Amino acid sequence: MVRPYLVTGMNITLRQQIERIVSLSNDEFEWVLSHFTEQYFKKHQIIINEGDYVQNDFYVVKGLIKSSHTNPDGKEHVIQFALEDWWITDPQAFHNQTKATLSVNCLEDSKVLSLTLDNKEKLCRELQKMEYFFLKKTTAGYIALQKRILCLISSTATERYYNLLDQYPGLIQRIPKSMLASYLGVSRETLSRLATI
Amino acid sequence: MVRPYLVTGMNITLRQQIERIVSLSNDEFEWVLSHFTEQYFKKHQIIINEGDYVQNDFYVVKGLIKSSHTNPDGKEHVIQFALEDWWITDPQAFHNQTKATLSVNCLEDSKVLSLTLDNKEKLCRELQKMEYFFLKKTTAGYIALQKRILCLISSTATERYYNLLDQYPGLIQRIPKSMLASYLGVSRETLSRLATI
DNA sequence: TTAAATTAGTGATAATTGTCCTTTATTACC
DNA sequence: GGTAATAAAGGACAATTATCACTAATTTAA
Repeated sequence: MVRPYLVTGMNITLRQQIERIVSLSNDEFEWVLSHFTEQYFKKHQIIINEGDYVQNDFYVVKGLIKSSHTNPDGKEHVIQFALEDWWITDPQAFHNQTKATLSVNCLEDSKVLSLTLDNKEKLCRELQKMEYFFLKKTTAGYIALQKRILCLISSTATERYYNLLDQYPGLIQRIPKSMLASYLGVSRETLSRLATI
Repeated sequence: MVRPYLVTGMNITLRQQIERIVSLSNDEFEWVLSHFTEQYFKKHQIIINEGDYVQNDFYVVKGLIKSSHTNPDGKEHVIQFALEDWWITDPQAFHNQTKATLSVNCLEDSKVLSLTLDNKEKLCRELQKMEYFFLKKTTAGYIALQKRILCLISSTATERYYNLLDQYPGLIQRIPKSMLASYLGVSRETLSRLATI
């Protein structure tokens, strides 16, 4: 059964992301897509609370979502921002089916495609190309995190800020500077002073 | 063809690591192992130089290896230490077959099992369990790096140091404190003062 | 075995960053 | 449309960390 409006329509970006790594027939993509659930969230809506069990990994179709950890004295530290075409969840809680240590919430009204762990494993088992795709994506993510670590241990706050602006020029218009500061590991006051240099 | 001395002998840890995730018959493990090359390196030996093409991912059988980046003014920043039963390489250069931006060298005489990218992809293609294994390992690595990032953006130097000692109590006996400092993103003088508290 | 290199600790000082505070501007929402 | 909430900037000061310099102990290697 082919549903061309889906293939050529609104989930084109997910298909493109997958096809940058492996090629899929229309039927294969339809089958892949059938393992996802479409969900809509409002700005400020909390998708995952620290302590929750985590049912899904989220592919962002539209909107902006962040993951963060809040320490005992109430300070929030941003782990990740996810714009369109990114994935986000609490990966530890999701993959090990344990309680979340991160919270995930929306900075804008968002549309996502949700994938349960069971469905992810089913995709991998039954279509090896999908396992290859996830391996490549996860490896790319690992490399990106190593770069962020190098930046954190080797660069000044100013360098880290301009590095972020370079990498994601669109981000600064959509995210409050206090959250960029949190992502960079500096106080919002310090970032405010850096940004005026 | 079964070679029991290998199965029960010196590469037992690699088999155990794989079998924590998927189970293998003796023949399967022999076949997997045949894709690796045994190599020996001396202390201070450079395995990968920045600028090199990277042929291998290295599984450490014995010894201690580090990866690091040296910035233009000559300061070295440690990305990773790899003890026995860990993997190490420049992952970006290895997976994309581009020039290394990290250098990899030995802190102790080391024995490794080297895996080329072609052989890794062959393992994944021909024995899906191995692709599942690499996906699980890479996912676990991703989660570990997210934790290190959270530590870097949310903890003081003192907290990061004691956190490292907690996680890897054996490390401090084998690694100069100047390198632990580099890994933690503080100067060796600062670490020296923290450690005496 | 001895000289050279590496490692570690510490003082003095400068630079960076955090914290607390107030003010102003902007945005969200009844 | 008006009030509340959020966001941003910056002053004043404290805390943290880096840098440079020097010494001592330990390890390495010819």
